Amino acid sequence: MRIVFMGTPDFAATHLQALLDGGFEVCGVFTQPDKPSKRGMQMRYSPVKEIALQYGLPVYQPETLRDGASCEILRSLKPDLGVVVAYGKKLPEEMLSIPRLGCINVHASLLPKLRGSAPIQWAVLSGDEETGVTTMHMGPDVDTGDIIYQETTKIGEHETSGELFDRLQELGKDLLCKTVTALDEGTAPRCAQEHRDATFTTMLCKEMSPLDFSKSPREVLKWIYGLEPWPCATMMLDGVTLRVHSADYTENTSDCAPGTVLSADKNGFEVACGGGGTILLTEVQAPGGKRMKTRDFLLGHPFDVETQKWK
RNA sequence: CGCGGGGUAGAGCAGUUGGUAGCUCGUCGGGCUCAUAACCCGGAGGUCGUUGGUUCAAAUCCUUCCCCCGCAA
Repeated sequence: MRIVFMGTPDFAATHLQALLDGGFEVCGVFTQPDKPSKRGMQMRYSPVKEIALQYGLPVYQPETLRDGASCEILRSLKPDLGVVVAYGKKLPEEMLSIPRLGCINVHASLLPKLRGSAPIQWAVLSGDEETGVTTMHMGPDVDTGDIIYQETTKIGEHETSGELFDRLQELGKDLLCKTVTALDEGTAPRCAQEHRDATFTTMLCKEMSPLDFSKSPREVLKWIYGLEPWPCATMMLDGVTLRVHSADYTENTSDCAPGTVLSADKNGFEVACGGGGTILLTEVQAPGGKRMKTRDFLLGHPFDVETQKWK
Protein backbone atom coordinates (compact mmCIF):
# COMPACT_ATOMS: atom_id res chain seq x y z
CA MET A 1 0.00 0.00 0.00
CA ARG A 2 1.42 3.34 -1.08
CA ILE A 3 1.20 5.98 1.63
CA VAL A 4 1.75 9.72 1.37
CA PHE A 5 2.68 11.21 4.74
CA MET A 6 1.98 14.79 5.67
CA GLY A 7 3.35 16.27 8.89
CA THR A 8 5.83 18.69 10.37
CA PRO A 9 6.89 18.67 14.07
CA ASP A 10 8.35 15.97 16.30
CA PHE A 11 4.96 14.50 17.03
CA ALA A 12 4.52 13.86 13.31
CA ALA A 13 8.08 12.64 12.83
CA THR A 14 7.52 9.92 15.41
CA HIS A 15 4.55 8.70 13.42
CA LEU A 16 6.44 8.72 10.14
CA GLN A 17 9.25 6.79 11.76
CA ALA A 18 6.74 4.23 13.04
CA LEU A 19 5.32 3.69 9.57
CA LEU A 20 8.79 3.18 8.16
CA ASP A 21 9.75 0.84 11.00
CA GLY A 22 6.50 -1.02 10.43
CA GLY A 23 7.48 -1.74 6.86
CA PHE A 24 4.79 0.39 5.26
CA GLU A 25 5.55 1.88 1.87
CA VAL A 26 5.81 5.65 2.17
CA CYS A 27 6.03 7.04 -1.35
CA GLY A 28 6.14 10.74 -0.56
CA VAL A 29 6.28 13.24 2.28
CA PHE A 30 4.74 16.69 2.59
CA THR A 31 6.03 19.03 5.27
CA GLN A 32 6.11 22.75 5.96
CA PRO A 33 8.72 24.87 4.14
CA ASP A 34 12.08 25.33 5.87
CA LYS A 35 12.14 28.35 8.13
CA PRO A 36 14.80 30.03 10.19
CA SER A 37 14.17 29.23 13.83
CA LYS A 38 15.71 28.64 17.23
CA ARG A 39 18.69 30.50 18.57
CA GLY A 40 20.87 31.75 15.74
CA MET A 41 17.84 31.87 13.45
CA GLN A 42 19.42 29.36 11.14
CA MET A 43 17.44 27.66 8.42
CA ARG A 44 16.26 24.35 9.80
CA TYR A 45 14.49 21.32 8.39
CA SER A 46 11.34 20.12 10.07
CA PRO A 47 11.72 16.90 12.11
CA VAL A 48 9.63 15.13 9.49
CA LYS A 49 11.91 16.30 6.70
CA GLU A 50 14.96 15.08 8.61
CA ILE A 51 13.57 11.56 8.68
CA ALA A 52 12.31 11.69 5.11
CA LEU A 53 15.76 12.68 3.85
CA GLN A 54 17.36 10.01 5.97
CA TYR A 55 15.26 7.41 4.16
CA GLY A 56 15.65 9.05 0.78
CA LEU A 57 11.94 9.77 0.44
CA PRO A 58 10.72 12.48 -1.91
CA VAL A 59 9.94 15.62 0.09
CA TYR A 60 7.46 18.31 -0.94
CA GLN A 61 7.21 21.65 0.84
CA PRO A 62 4.60 23.74 -0.94
CA GLU A 63 3.88 27.19 0.46
CA THR A 64 0.23 26.59 -0.26
CA LEU A 65 -1.90 23.57 -1.09
CA ARG A 66 -4.48 25.62 -2.91
CA ASP A 67 -2.83 26.47 -6.22
CA GLY A 68 -3.43 23.12 -7.90
CA ALA A 69 0.22 22.16 -8.03
CA SER A 70 0.02 20.14 -4.85
CA CYS A 71 -2.89 18.14 -6.23
CA GLU A 72 -0.83 17.34 -9.28
CA ILE A 73 2.04 16.13 -7.14
CA LEU A 74 -0.25 14.05 -4.99
CA ARG A 75 -1.90 12.44 -8.02
CA SER A 76 1.44 11.64 -9.56
CA LEU A 77 2.38 9.68 -6.44
CA LYS A 78 -0.62 7.41 -6.97
CA PRO A 79 -1.19 6.92 -3.26
CA ASP A 80 -3.57 4.44 -1.71
CA LEU A 81 -3.74 6.41 1.53
CA GLY A 82 -2.89 9.82 2.90
CA VAL A 83 -1.71 10.02 6.50
CA VAL A 84 -1.83 13.50 8.01
CA VAL A 85 -0.30 14.17 11.43
CA ALA A 86 0.18 17.74 12.64
CA TYR A 87 0.92 19.06 9.18
CA GLY A 88 0.09 22.66 9.94
CA LYS A 89 -2.19 23.49 7.05
CA LYS A 90 -5.77 22.56 6.31
CA LEU A 91 -6.02 20.27 3.30
CA PRO A 92 -8.36 21.33 0.51
CA GLU A 93 -11.20 18.89 -0.09
CA GLU A 94 -9.88 18.06 -3.52
CA MET A 95 -6.70 16.58 -2.07
CA LEU A 96 -8.49 14.46 0.49
CA SER A 97 -10.12 12.37 -2.18
CA ILE A 98 -7.08 11.73 -4.32
CA PRO A 99 -5.72 8.70 -2.42
CA ARG A 100 -7.71 5.55 -3.16
CA LEU A 101 -8.69 5.12 0.49
CA GLY A 102 -8.82 8.83 1.27
CA CYS A 103 -6.89 10.52 4.06
CA ILE A 104 -6.69 9.70 7.71
CA ASN A 105 -5.51 11.80 10.63
CA VAL A 106 -4.08 11.16 14.07
CA HIS A 107 -5.48 13.58 16.66
CA ALA A 108 -4.18 13.69 20.21
CA SER A 109 -7.47 13.71 22.07
CA LEU A 110 -10.56 11.60 22.57
CA LEU A 111 -12.63 13.14 19.82
CA PRO A 112 -15.07 14.78 19.73
CA LYS A 113 -13.48 16.29 22.83
CA LEU A 114 -10.73 18.87 22.34
CA ARG A 115 -10.90 19.47 18.62
CA GLY A 116 -8.36 22.04 17.46
CA SER A 117 -4.71 22.90 17.67
CA ALA A 118 -3.42 22.15 21.17
CA PRO A 119 -5.45 19.22 22.49
CA ILE A 120 -2.68 17.76 24.59
CA GLN A 121 -1.98 20.95 26.51
CA TRP A 122 -5.65 21.72 26.94
CA ALA A 123 -6.29 18.29 28.38
CA VAL A 124 -3.83 19.19 31.14
CA LEU A 125 -4.96 22.81 31.47
CA SER A 126 -8.56 21.69 31.83
CA GLY A 127 -7.66 19.35 34.65
CA ASP A 128 -8.98 16.33 32.74
CA GLU A 129 -8.42 12.94 34.36
CA GLU A 130 -7.82 11.22 31.05
CA THR A 131 -7.25 11.86 27.38
CA GLY A 132 -6.01 9.84 24.45
CA VAL A 133 -5.44 9.60 20.73
CA THR A 134 -7.86 9.12 17.87
CA THR A 135 -7.41 8.01 14.28
CA MET A 136 -10.11 9.16 11.89
CA HIS A 137 -11.11 9.63 8.31
CA MET A 138 -10.65 13.21 7.22
CA GLY A 139 -13.63 15.18 5.98
CA PRO A 140 -14.13 18.72 4.76
CA ASP A 141 -14.25 20.11 8.30
CA VAL A 142 -11.27 19.84 10.63
CA ASP A 143 -11.34 17.12 13.30
CA THR A 144 -14.91 16.10 12.55
CA GLY A 145 -14.30 12.92 10.56
CA ASP A 146 -15.46 9.41 11.35
CA ILE A 147 -13.49 7.71 14.08
CA ILE A 148 -11.51 4.57 13.34
CA TYR A 149 -9.73 3.78 16.59
CA GLN A 150 -9.20 5.46 19.94
CA GLU A 151 -6.79 4.77 22.76
CA THR A 152 -7.32 6.21 26.25
CA THR A 153 -4.76 7.08 28.91
CA LYS A 154 -4.84 8.57 32.41
CA ILE A 155 -3.22 11.96 32.96
CA GLY A 156 -0.86 12.07 35.94
CA GLU A 157 -1.73 14.69 38.55
CA HIS A 158 1.75 16.23 38.14
CA GLU A 159 2.22 15.35 34.47
CA THR A 160 3.36 18.16 32.18
CA SER A 161 2.10 18.75 28.69
CA GLY A 162 5.55 17.83 27.45
CA GLU A 163 5.50 14.48 29.22
CA LEU A 164 1.97 13.77 28.04
CA PHE A 165 3.10 14.72 24.54
CA ASP A 166 5.76 12.04 24.66
CA ARG A 167 3.37 9.40 25.90
CA LEU A 168 0.62 10.23 23.43
CA GLN A 169 2.92 10.06 20.45
CA GLU A 170 3.94 6.59 21.55
CA LEU A 171 0.28 5.59 21.77
CA GLY A 172 -0.47 7.44 18.56
CA LYS A 173 2.15 5.75 16.45
CA ASP A 174 1.01 2.29 17.45
CA LEU A 175 -2.60 3.25 16.84
CA LEU A 176 -1.64 4.60 13.42
CA CYS A 177 0.07 1.39 12.40
CA LYS A 178 -2.91 -0.60 13.63
CA THR A 179 -5.22 1.67 11.69
CA VAL A 180 -3.29 1.50 8.44
CA THR A 181 -3.12 -2.26 8.68
CA ALA A 182 -6.85 -2.50 9.28
CA LEU A 183 -7.61 -0.19 6.36
CA ASP A 184 -5.38 -2.28 4.16
CA GLU A 185 -7.22 -5.41 5.16
CA GLY A 186 -10.58 -3.71 4.93
CA THR A 187 -11.39 -4.44 8.56
CA ALA A 188 -11.22 -0.93 9.97
CA PRO A 189 -14.25 0.15 11.98
CA ARG A 190 -15.89 3.49 11.22
CA CYS A 191 -17.95 5.46 13.66
CA ALA A 192 -19.37 8.95 13.28
CA GLN A 193 -18.53 11.45 16.02
CA GLU A 194 -21.12 12.64 18.50
CA HIS A 195 -20.84 16.19 17.23
CA ARG A 196 -22.91 17.84 19.97
CA ASP A 197 -20.35 16.67 22.58
CA ALA A 198 -17.55 18.48 20.78
CA THR A 199 -15.26 20.90 22.60
CA PHE A 200 -12.65 23.11 21.02
CA THR A 201 -9.13 24.24 21.79
CA THR A 202 -7.05 27.17 20.67
CA MET A 203 -3.33 27.52 20.22
CA LEU A 204 -1.42 28.46 23.34
CA CYS A 205 0.11 31.91 23.54
CA LYS A 206 2.32 33.86 25.91
CA GLU A 207 -0.62 35.87 27.19
CA MET A 208 -1.70 32.73 29.02
CA SER A 209 1.49 32.62 31.09
CA PRO A 210 0.70 34.81 34.13
CA LEU A 211 -0.73 32.63 36.89
CA ASP A 212 -4.09 33.59 38.35
CA PHE A 213 -3.84 32.74 42.03
CA SER A 214 -7.49 33.53 42.62
CA LYS A 215 -8.15 30.11 41.15
CA SER A 216 -8.09 26.95 43.23
CA PRO A 217 -4.77 25.25 44.03
CA ARG A 218 -5.57 22.47 41.56
CA GLU A 219 -6.41 24.92 38.79
CA VAL A 220 -3.17 26.78 39.42
CA LEU A 221 -1.16 23.57 39.49
CA LYS A 222 -2.75 22.30 36.28
CA TRP A 223 -2.09 25.64 34.62
CA ILE A 224 1.59 25.36 35.54
CA TYR A 225 1.96 21.83 34.21
CA GLY A 226 -0.24 22.50 31.19
CA LEU A 227 1.98 25.36 30.04
CA GLU A 228 5.15 23.30 30.52
CA PRO A 229 7.41 23.36 28.58
CA TRP A 230 5.86 26.16 26.52
CA PRO A 231 4.86 28.94 26.97
CA CYS A 232 5.49 28.28 30.67
CA ALA A 233 3.59 29.75 33.61
CA THR A 234 4.90 32.96 35.15
CA MET A 235 4.34 35.11 38.21
CA MET A 236 5.33 38.66 39.05
CA LEU A 237 7.18 39.00 42.33
CA ASP A 238 8.34 42.46 43.42
CA GLY A 239 9.05 43.56 39.88
CA VAL A 240 10.63 40.33 38.71
CA THR A 241 8.93 37.93 36.35
CA LEU A 242 9.59 34.40 37.50
CA ARG A 243 8.79 31.41 35.35
CA VAL A 244 7.21 28.64 37.37
CA HIS A 245 8.00 25.08 36.34
CA SER A 246 6.58 22.84 39.03
CA ALA A 247 4.39 22.87 42.10
CA ASP A 248 2.96 20.74 44.87
CA TYR A 249 -0.20 20.75 46.91
CA THR A 250 -0.18 21.69 50.60
CA GLU A 251 -2.43 20.87 53.54
CA ASN A 252 -2.47 24.51 54.58
CA THR A 253 -5.09 27.22 54.39
CA SER A 254 -4.74 30.98 54.43
CA ASP A 255 -6.84 34.13 54.76
CA CYS A 256 -4.32 36.21 52.83
CA ALA A 257 -5.12 37.70 49.46
CA PRO A 258 -4.51 35.30 46.55
CA GLY A 259 -0.99 35.73 45.25
CA THR A 260 0.49 36.56 48.66
CA VAL A 261 3.73 34.71 49.36
CA LEU A 262 3.19 33.04 52.74
CA SER A 263 6.64 31.54 53.07
CA ALA A 264 9.85 31.29 51.07
CA ASP A 265 12.11 28.57 52.40
CA LYS A 266 13.69 25.24 51.56
CA ASN A 267 10.27 23.88 50.61
CA GLY A 268 9.66 26.59 48.04
CA PHE A 269 7.36 29.58 47.64
CA GLU A 270 4.03 28.95 49.35
CA VAL A 271 1.42 31.17 47.77
CA ALA A 272 -2.17 31.84 48.81
CA CYS A 273 -4.76 30.75 46.27
CA GLY A 274 -8.48 31.28 45.88
CA GLY A 275 -10.84 29.40 48.17
CA GLY A 276 -8.45 29.58 51.11
CA GLY A 277 -6.02 26.95 49.85
CA THR A 278 -2.33 27.40 49.17
CA ILE A 279 0.15 26.02 46.67
CA LEU A 280 3.87 25.35 46.87
CA LEU A 281 5.96 26.49 43.92
CA THR A 282 8.92 24.16 43.91
CA GLU A 283 10.82 24.98 40.73
CA VAL A 284 11.33 28.43 39.22
CA GLN A 285 13.47 30.31 36.72
CA ALA A 286 14.74 33.88 36.86
CA PRO A 287 15.14 36.03 33.73
CA GLY A 288 18.32 35.01 31.92
CA GLY A 289 18.85 32.04 34.21
CA LYS A 290 18.14 28.38 34.04
CA ARG A 291 15.41 26.57 35.87
CA MET A 292 16.20 25.44 39.39
CA LYS A 293 14.66 24.22 42.61
CA THR A 294 13.11 27.12 44.47
CA ARG A 295 15.29 26.13 47.41
CA ASP A 296 18.43 26.80 45.35
CA PHE A 297 16.98 29.94 43.81
CA LEU A 298 16.32 31.43 47.25
CA LEU A 299 19.97 31.01 48.30
CA GLY A 300 21.00 33.75 45.93
CA HIS A 301 17.68 35.67 45.85
CA PRO A 302 16.34 35.79 49.42
CA PHE A 303 12.75 36.95 49.64
CA ASP A 304 11.25 38.77 52.63
CA VAL A 305 7.75 37.50 53.32
CA GLU A 306 6.96 40.40 55.69
CA THR A 307 7.36 43.07 53.03
CA GLN A 308 6.79 40.84 49.99
CA LYS A 309 10.07 42.18 48.60
CA TRP A 310 13.53 40.88 47.74
CA LYS A 311 16.04 41.41 50.50
C1' C B 1 27.57 36.84 12.20
C1' G B 2 19.00 38.10 13.97
C1' C B 3 18.45 40.51 19.22
C1' G B 4 19.50 40.27 24.49
C1' G B 5 21.14 37.88 29.42
C1' G B 6 24.84 34.66 31.71
C1' G B 7 29.45 31.34 32.86
C1' U B 8 33.23 33.16 40.27
C1' A B 9 33.95 26.63 46.13
C1' G B 10 29.26 20.82 45.58
C1' A B 11 24.59 24.52 44.83
C1' G B 12 22.55 29.62 44.34
C1' C B 13 24.56 34.51 44.14
C1' A B 14 27.85 39.26 45.30
C1' G B 15 32.24 41.39 43.66
C1' U B 16 34.17 46.63 37.00
C1' U B 17 37.42 54.16 38.82
C1' G B 18 42.35 46.88 37.96
C1' G B 19 45.54 45.99 43.98
C1' U B 20 45.55 39.29 48.96
C1' A B 21 38.30 36.41 46.19
C1' G B 22 33.20 37.16 49.65
C1' C B 23 27.84 35.78 51.18
C1' U B 24 23.96 32.08 51.91
C1' C B 25 23.13 26.81 51.70
C1' G B 26 25.46 22.17 51.68
C1' U B 27 29.72 19.37 53.53
C1' C B 28 33.46 17.86 57.60
C1' G B 29 34.79 18.40 62.91
C1' G B 30 33.43 20.21 67.78
C1' G B 31 29.74 22.37 71.28
C1' C B 32 24.72 23.33 73.34
C1' U B 33 20.11 20.38 73.94
C1' C B 34 15.55 15.33 76.16
C1' A B 35 15.97 16.25 70.98
C1' U B 36 16.35 18.72 66.17
C1' A B 37 15.96 20.16 59.61
C1' A B 38 17.20 24.97 65.45
C1' C B 39 21.42 27.56 67.63
C1' C B 40 27.00 28.47 68.67
C1' C B 41 32.37 27.64 67.34
C1' G B 42 35.93 25.92 63.91
C1' G B 43 37.74 23.58 59.15
C1' A B 44 38.03 21.89 54.12
C1' G B 45 36.84 23.29 49.36
C1' G B 46 37.88 28.23 43.71
C1' U B 47 44.15 27.81 38.14
C1' C B 48 37.09 33.39 38.79
C1' G B 49 34.41 28.98 31.12
C1' U B 50 38.63 28.98 27.12
C1' U B 51 42.78 31.57 23.99
C1' G B 52 45.98 35.59 23.39
C1' G B 53 47.01 40.64 24.75
C1' U B 54 47.58 45.49 27.77
C1' U B 55 49.82 46.21 32.88
C1' C B 56 54.34 46.31 38.22
C1' A B 57 49.44 43.97 39.02
C1' A B 58 43.40 41.36 35.58
C1' A B 59 37.36 38.01 38.14
C1' U B 60 37.63 43.30 36.69
C1' C B 61 40.12 46.34 30.36
C1' C B 62 40.66 44.49 24.88
C1' U B 63 40.71 39.78 21.80
C1' U B 64 39.53 34.12 20.14
C1' C B 65 36.58 30.15 20.83
C1' C B 66 33.17 26.96 23.77
C1' C B 67 28.76 26.25 26.64
C1' C B 68 24.04 27.75 29.08
C1' C B 69 19.38 30.87 29.14
C1' G B 70 15.57 34.11 27.05
C1' C B 71 13.19 36.54 22.51
C1' A B 72 11.34 34.55 17.80
C1' A B 73 8.13 29.51 16.59
